[in-house]
Amino acid sequence: MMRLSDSIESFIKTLLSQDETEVELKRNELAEYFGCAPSQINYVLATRFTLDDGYVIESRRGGGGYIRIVRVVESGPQRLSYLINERIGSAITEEEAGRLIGQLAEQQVITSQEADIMRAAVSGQTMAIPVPDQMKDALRARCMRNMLTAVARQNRAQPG
Amino acid sequence: MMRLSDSIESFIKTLLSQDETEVELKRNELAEYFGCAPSQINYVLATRFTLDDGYVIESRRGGGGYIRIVRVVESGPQRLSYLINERIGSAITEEEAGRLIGQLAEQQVITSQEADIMRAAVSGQTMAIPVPDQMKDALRARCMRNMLTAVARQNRAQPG
DNA sequence: TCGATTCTGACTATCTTTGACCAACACAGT
DNA sequence: ACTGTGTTGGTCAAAGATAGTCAGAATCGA
Repeated sequence: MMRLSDSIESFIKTLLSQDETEVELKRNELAEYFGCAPSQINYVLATRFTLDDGYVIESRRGGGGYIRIVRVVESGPQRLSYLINERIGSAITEEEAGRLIGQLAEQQVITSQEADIMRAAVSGQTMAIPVPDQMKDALRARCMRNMLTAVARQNRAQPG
Repeated sequence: MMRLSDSIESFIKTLLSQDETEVELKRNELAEYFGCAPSQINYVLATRFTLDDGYVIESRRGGGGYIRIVRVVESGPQRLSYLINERIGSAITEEEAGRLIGQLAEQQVITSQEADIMRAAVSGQTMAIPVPDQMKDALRARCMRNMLTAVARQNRAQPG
């Protein structure tokens, strides 16, 4: 018998394959549909719809809340998971970040204006806080990762 | 199923988009129109029409009372200069930064993609370091200023 | 059997909506 | 002018509506 998580996973992927690059759902409704605890939905999202898998999750609480799952492009030399895991990792210097940004601009993954903004974001001037350089490099890595995720988020994967 | 607040927000924005820079309304009438508590109107104004969002609210009680919503109209360079030199200051929260960024995107000073990148850069996830919130807000302020300065430079380089 | 994976439930965080009570303003009567 | 009354809008705290987290129980697979 198929696992619950697998059922939920394929259910969501079916929704996503129907010509849609994103799908919005209600956590409680989905949980009720599958007769499981709402937190089960979070488990599925956390284990099968990660960034490395090529998905970005957005959500909102409160009345009219939702969970949105967006499928992003996850192939080619500028693959997100590659950039984040291999190129950026848990820490990155300003120089390395600058090179990476330059390459992305050159490959036209981002515009030169976006590149300027990203360089400004991770510049030494921004990171002027009294913590070890190590921590600044970790901070810069998270900043880069989040910005690249935003770029990927704009770059939807076509179904198929 | 749209949120009531969202409906009210878009209703007001529709009124404002018709070449109008300001709109005047009666709180009780609007509340009755949407079948909600009058204070719901205040909630919408407080959460979606703040100064950082680019709106000024004026109102008057008593007979003939009203609520006036004025959209701030400033040129891109003016707005950037104000944000960089006055509004951001030495510290800014994620929420405040998000509003400023959203406003710039709406005024087409930056693209929505650039807005997404900037939001990612100053997100709480980026700022996940073991320092007081105060310091994160200061870091965020420097990041914002640097990014906006980059945008201002671009505008100066090729206006239009 | 044992570690990894899956699932659940209690508790938490966030966003929205409402209602009771408060404050300000206009106007009519004095 | 002064005061009383009705007409607005403002505030705030509580209730309602969602989603998130995390530790531990249950289950699976080697």
